[in-house]
Amino acid sequence: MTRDGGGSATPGTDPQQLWLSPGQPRRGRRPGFSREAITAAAVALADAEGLEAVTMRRVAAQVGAGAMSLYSYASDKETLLELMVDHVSGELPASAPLTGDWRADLKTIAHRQRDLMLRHPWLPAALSTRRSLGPNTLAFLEHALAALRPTGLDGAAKLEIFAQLTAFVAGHVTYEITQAAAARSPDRAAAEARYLATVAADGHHPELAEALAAPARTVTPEATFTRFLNRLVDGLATD
Amino acid sequence: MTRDGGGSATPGTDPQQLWLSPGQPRRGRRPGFSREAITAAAVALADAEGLEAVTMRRVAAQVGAGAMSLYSYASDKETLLELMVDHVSGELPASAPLTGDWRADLKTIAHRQRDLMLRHPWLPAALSTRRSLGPNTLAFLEHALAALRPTGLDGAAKLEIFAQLTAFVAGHVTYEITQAAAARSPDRAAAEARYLATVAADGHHPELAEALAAPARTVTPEATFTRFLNRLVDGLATD
DNA sequence: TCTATTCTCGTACGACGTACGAGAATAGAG
DNA sequence: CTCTATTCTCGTACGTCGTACGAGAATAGA
Repeated sequence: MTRDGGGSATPGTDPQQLWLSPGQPRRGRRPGFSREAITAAAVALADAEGLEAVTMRRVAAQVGAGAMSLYSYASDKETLLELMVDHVSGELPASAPLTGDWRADLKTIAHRQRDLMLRHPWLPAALSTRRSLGPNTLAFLEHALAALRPTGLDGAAKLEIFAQLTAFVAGHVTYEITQAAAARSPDRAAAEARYLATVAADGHHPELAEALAAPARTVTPEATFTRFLNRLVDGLATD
Repeated sequence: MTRDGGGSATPGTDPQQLWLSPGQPRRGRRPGFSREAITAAAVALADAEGLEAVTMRRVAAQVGAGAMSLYSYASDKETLLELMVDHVSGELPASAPLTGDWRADLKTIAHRQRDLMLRHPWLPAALSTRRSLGPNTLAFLEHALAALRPTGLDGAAKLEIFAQLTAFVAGHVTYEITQAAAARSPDRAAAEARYLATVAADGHHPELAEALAAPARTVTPEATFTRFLNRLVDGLATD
């Protein structure tokens, strides 16, 4: 029997067993590691080498454990990924003061999410398939809901807005990262540009041709993000 | 030597070799399968059982080939996934008439993307890590750029808007699918609701408590999507 | 000291992506 | 026709993954 309590049908999906406090099983051999340390090691690994580097064996090695020991702390790899998401969500300031101007507060929140995702580039991908209901995630959700209180919207609407905002930020950061990666590997970018130029030259893609012919702009990604974010948030009416 | 021409450093990332027309290598044994058929089989598999069911062995079996035969048609699994993305993008009407009202046209485009993603629920996840530069994808991009012509924005701005719109739709569909899945497995949903109620009852999450206490609304996902889409698109100024 | 409990982790299994290379099929050259 | 170069097919095999299993080590209460 593992610490998470086995027996759930599909693994990694029972919030009770994962997040609820463990009580005190003060008996038997003392744990040699900790969920915290394991999660932190997994996060460090993902930060350094990407999500695909996060394997049970490598995380275990990083922490000085045998691979199978991890299963005493996370019943699953999926569970470990949820722990990672909640872990980094702890970096988000969840009790910062609110201005009362919900649009401004929402923009601040989005900027913090973006900063977090830039610090942990694997996070957008991890979030796209998964969501955490851990304490840090819920604390930040609570914060966002509080920011939305002045809108007077009902709960479901507020939850939707937060989900959409998060998805928007994740999408933008993914785009940012792609652009930055292209800038860092000029060979591939050049090959791609050459290919697109070929396509555009066939006459069937005039708009594409024109878009590619335009000189590269010198706007910072930050500014672009802010512009899109402002548009999105300002467009949110309280109808 | 495979049909794609080997030798590229990192696999699955050289658009030239993937999408450019193969010329005519009329010599040697005739191909027993086709890229089209293989891609279609992979898409069918993903539609039926999700992206994780798409393995080289299973796709090959589906098409009556040995696993290794696929590598004559796609040098990589990653390449096969790109082929899948472009394949389903072919379902998007890329030469539908435009009204000249770019906001309306953009909304139509987004609705079509949503329909596509609902038909192929694996698509948002596939797009989040990947992007295709295949003919169908580029045709639809061309269409979107044409729709944005009346804005007078420069090429980079139009490309960004399209990327953001796609990310927005993908985010929303992911959310929709999650909600629908929760509705289909009431056990898990109930367990989650119970857990959240527990958390909300601790007094530290008043906003969450209130949001969860609200009665479930009866708005269709479609209507929610339209509302968010309108807000986003109407918020897009041409500054 | 004994026993129940808890954690550790070596071994092993099945599934994955795919390198390798032997064989089958085809087209042009002689 | 034969010969050869080329192309496609796919069985075998390797390394890596997640993780089931279970034997052993450590601990707490009886």
